[in-house]
Amino acid sequence: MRAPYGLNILDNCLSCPVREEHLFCNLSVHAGQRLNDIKSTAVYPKGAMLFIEGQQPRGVFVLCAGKAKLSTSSREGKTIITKISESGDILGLNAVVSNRPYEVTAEMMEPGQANFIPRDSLLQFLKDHGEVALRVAEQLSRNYYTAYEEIRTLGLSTSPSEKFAKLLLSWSTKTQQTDGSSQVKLTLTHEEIAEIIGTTRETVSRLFSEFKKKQLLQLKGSTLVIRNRLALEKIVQS
Amino acid sequence: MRAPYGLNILDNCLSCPVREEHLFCNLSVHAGQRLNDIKSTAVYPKGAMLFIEGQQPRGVFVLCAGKAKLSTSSREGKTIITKISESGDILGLNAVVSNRPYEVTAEMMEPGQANFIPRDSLLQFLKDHGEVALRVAEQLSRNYYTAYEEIRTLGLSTSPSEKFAKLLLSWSTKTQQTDGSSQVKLTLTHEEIAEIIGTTRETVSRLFSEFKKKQLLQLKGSTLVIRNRLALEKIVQS
DNA sequence: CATGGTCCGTGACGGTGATCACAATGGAAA
DNA sequence: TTTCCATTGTGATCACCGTCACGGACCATG
Repeated sequence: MRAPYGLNILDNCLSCPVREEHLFCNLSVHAGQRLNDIKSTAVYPKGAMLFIEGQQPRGVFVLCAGKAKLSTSSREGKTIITKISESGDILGLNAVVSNRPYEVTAEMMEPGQANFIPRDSLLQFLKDHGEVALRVAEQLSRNYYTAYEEIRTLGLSTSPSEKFAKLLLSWSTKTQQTDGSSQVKLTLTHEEIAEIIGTTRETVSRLFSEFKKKQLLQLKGSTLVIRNRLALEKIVQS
Repeated sequence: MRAPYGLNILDNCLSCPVREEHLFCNLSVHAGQRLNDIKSTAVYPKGAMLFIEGQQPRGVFVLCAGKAKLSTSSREGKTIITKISESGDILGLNAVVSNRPYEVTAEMMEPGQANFIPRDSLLQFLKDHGEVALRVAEQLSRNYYTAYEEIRTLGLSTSPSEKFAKLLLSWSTKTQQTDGSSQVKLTLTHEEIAEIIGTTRETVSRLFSEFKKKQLLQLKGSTLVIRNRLALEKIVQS
């Protein structure tokens, strides 16, 4: 099998390395096999749109490799990024289940691969396998929690520095070392960070300067070092 | 049956006037009967807390009568109201399904009544009635959509006037007359409106003045008259 | 090496809305 | 009625951050 964009293609969900941890894992052999049959897989270049806000839902995408950003925009062009999805995540589930338009746009941030499950097949599958429907409900309520985190950040954290500190902390917890410090590979542009915390590119730039001066963070090339979690938590407070 | 707080108590879901339109409606006779058995009902005064943000979920509440406000707060006391729930709404569903703490506080805004369904009973019920689980998933994804509306309002609409116009429009559509105008009974304080659109009491006050001057709205006692939807939509834009 | 494009740093400026303060209003209860 | 408390109107002030502008850094490509 060819490997465009420098990727190895995974063609069988049953042996996918990420399947253990996520939604469609530990299914009965029968259900797993059926799921494997109704999915199709594809490889995407950087910048590819899996789906666009407002489109009628065609189906869900299971991200196998690569990162994708989920965003929503206003007519005037202002954009907020609501989530950076990683491999194993299911994209478009809400739209498919409720049969409403996709509420976000999903764009690949790097070359990757995703499985596609058409809407009708998925819904039929869920009807036939009731135990999975409850799993889906659980996943949806997890998504809901994430959305509420976002609401709290946007609505309760007033200042950009507070939101920036919050973002740094969320990165930091994912990669925490034994000594409390953490290193993060910085793949986002200032512009993208601004779209996450709801401010402007310039403000993010100034925040980096300010936080560097206050010893809250450190930059080694494109690696971000966070030492002082406590000080960050103090800024966040909420 | 006694009627505290001036309310008539509804003691049977099968004959509840609001059941037709909502989640647990049109169930099979068997399922409906079982649901009626596992629920208990209670009457609440104004200001009663059905549950509080951060508590472990005990169960869901089906609001039968009265309004409730859902809100989330930061430690410093800043509060945002995310939804005004009305009769028929299910409260606490996400927390119960995902077994995470309630993500909001639910407070009665006026005397009312709610049915309570304990967590364990509900989950068992959903397992036994797989067709209802998919319904629940649909409800959850509707909630998710509402949350995303909130995210868009908070993140994309920058100015208070934009958010205020958005709120007025949402009220207006619920009560639209044939001639396009609409009348809304204003039950919220400026403070509460401020907590909905994420600003301060004073700003809301000034917004009312400004919009009155611009002929966008009109106040007759506690009744709000909205005539000029188009002008409001122009302010919203997004 | 030159060129073009994206990304980043930083100064200057101005508008906006939060904050504080206080008066006015209005409704409920004694 | 009088009192009391919650709510509302509005002025003055000012920090903050969005916007504009420009220059420099970095990187790919020809």
